[in-house]
Amino acid sequence: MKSKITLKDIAKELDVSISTVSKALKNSKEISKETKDRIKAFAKFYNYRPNNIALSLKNRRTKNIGVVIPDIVHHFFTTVFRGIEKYANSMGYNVIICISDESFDKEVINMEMLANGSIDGFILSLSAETQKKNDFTHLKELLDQGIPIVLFDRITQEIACDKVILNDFEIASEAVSHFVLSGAKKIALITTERYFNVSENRKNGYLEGLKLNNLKADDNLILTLPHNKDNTDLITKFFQNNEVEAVLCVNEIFAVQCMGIIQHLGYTVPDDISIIGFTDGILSQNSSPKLSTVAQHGEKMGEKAAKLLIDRIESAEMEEEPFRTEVINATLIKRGSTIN
Amino acid sequence: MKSKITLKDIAKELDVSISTVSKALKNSKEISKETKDRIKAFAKFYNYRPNNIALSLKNRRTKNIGVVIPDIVHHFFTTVFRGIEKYANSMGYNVIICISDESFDKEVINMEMLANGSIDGFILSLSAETQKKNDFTHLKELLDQGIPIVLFDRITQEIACDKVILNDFEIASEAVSHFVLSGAKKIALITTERYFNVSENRKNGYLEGLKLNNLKADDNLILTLPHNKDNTDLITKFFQNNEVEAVLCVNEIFAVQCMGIIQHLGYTVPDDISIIGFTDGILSQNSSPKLSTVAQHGEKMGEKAAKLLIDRIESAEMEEEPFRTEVINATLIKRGSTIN
DNA sequence: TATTAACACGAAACCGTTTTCGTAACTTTT
DNA sequence: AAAAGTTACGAAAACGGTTTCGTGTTAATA
Repeated sequence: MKSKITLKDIAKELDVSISTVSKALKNSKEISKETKDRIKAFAKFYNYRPNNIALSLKNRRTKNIGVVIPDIVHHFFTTVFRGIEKYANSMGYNVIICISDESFDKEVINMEMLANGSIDGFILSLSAETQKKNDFTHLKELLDQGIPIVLFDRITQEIACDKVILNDFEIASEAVSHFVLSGAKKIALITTERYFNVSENRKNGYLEGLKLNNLKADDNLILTLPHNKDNTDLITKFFQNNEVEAVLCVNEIFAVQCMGIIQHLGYTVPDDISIIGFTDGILSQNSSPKLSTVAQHGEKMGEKAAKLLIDRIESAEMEEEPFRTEVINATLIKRGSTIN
Repeated sequence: MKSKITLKDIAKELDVSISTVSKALKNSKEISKETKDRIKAFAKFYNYRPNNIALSLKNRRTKNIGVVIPDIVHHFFTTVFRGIEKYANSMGYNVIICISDESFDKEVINMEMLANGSIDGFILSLSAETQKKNDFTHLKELLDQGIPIVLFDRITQEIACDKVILNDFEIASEAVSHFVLSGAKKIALITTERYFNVSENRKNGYLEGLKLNNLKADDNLILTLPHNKDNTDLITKFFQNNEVEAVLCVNEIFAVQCMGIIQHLGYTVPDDISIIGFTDGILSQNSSPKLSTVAQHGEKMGEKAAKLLIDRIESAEMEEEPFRTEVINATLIKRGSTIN
């Protein structure tokens, strides 16, 4: 077991000073060619690599970014994460990930743990609890300390920082119009409780879509489901009690559950009822018929978020750039669960 | 913007030495009560937190672990990761994640990047390419440098380290027996190319299951599908050309694709054909009928892997413990795609 | 009263780098 | 031959902590 070699080791072995070794390896012209060659050869032979931690301490830059997401077993977040990792890596950054598990406390604790030097900035999607509490002091404190933050998807207007969001409103409206074009008039929405701002946006987009098409909104056609429960009964009753021609679901689980129940009730998709979901995930791609859905382009979102953050990190000390909000354009993927 | 406060700042402000501050905050009894109180109050007021990087440099311990997985948009890996994160976090460790993207080079580069001080150990599942190449020199070198590694799921016998695996062989055999109990004799296997050792183990377990039940293996009933392709035609032909009563699939995507195709061909699941998949993921839970499947208990696997690694890290310097291989027992979840 | 012990603190080394500055030994210029 | 400029390197500070050891001041003991 040969432990990692340091500058000091090289210096001692070659009988020069540490500074000389450092300079030689950085190809400084302060050092003579012969000495440089000797040192480089030796370093190469022993596979010298500078210690990241020492560099971080010296440079006050870790080249690490912290990512805090509510859940990892979730298609959308993993695609975003993939985008983050991809871009970050290409820029020489590593990614430290923390899962808030939808908990405010875990979000706070994790971020504080990382904030003491471990990372240069955060990319964050708010936990459900944080959104419910509407308490963002932890974020404000970090920003105060000069640690840049980029929010994505589950954001808040309460804090000033870079953000990346989806055009939820517009795409929901577009989905409704798509239903209308195929002849539907009784268009339902299945959504989650409203402290998720994305759900709220989608709902408003849905309402706007109805308005644009001169349809009247009907509260009975909006089903709000609780989080993390078995919703089979609620959905079944919903379709038994209401005449529905099309349904927009704010996520793909709802969509695929709906489809199962609708089929079970004896209707056919899309002939009797059309369905559009959100998230072009594994479920949408493998159901039968395949689900028409809103592709959120998570990977692109992640790349954008990472770019915003790294730009901000690397331009620090510069004059403060104004904060930006990037909008990712969702696209409607038309598959078997709608009439095209 | 108030930048982070350091020991030096406190020392200067309170007109004591840095050592005194450090000791006071660690409640050393070398320091008088009054001085300690003064310093603690000051530190608390300014929300002093020691700099992680400085601590890492001093202690030569980062309290970070590196996780390298082939893919993040993948239910099994995310559950394992969740287990890792959970345990690691509870022990005060952070998790740096790298995605190898099934590429040998990315695996090597990422690990080397982290190995220069950024982490105290690795948890790794081999990339497809690495398994194909059968080249593990990068792992050997890291082990040589004294960096502990824990392999999970996609492992290799070529290197000596702690490992966590699933009892793929036994559970596949058990699945076959379950089919037999419900009356099936013509039992098929749908698998991936064999350089995935888990697939190989599952296949061997399948064969063993047949043998145990006095059934003859039939090569025609084994369908090997290429990676990342649209396999619809291959699967369709397979079921058109072969009489099959039950099928074991090595992952849930194959299983749900199978089910769709089987139903499309006019058979019913499970009456005509039973299906068991691997991975109790979102697909299995939301298909209709719901898929009977092998639960891999990824979270448990992740926790075990993290525990093995952290134990190893924290017992370093101690006499070398022998390497361990933990086996996670998969369980068969019987749902609608089999006759129970 | 002289010696020893306890107390409370500071100086300095160390972790592994980078970088500024100083300087001895040549070389070139006048 | 003296002054100035190069060359090639080393010493030391800095990043932010921890920890060992030394020491001056008191208090306890002989």
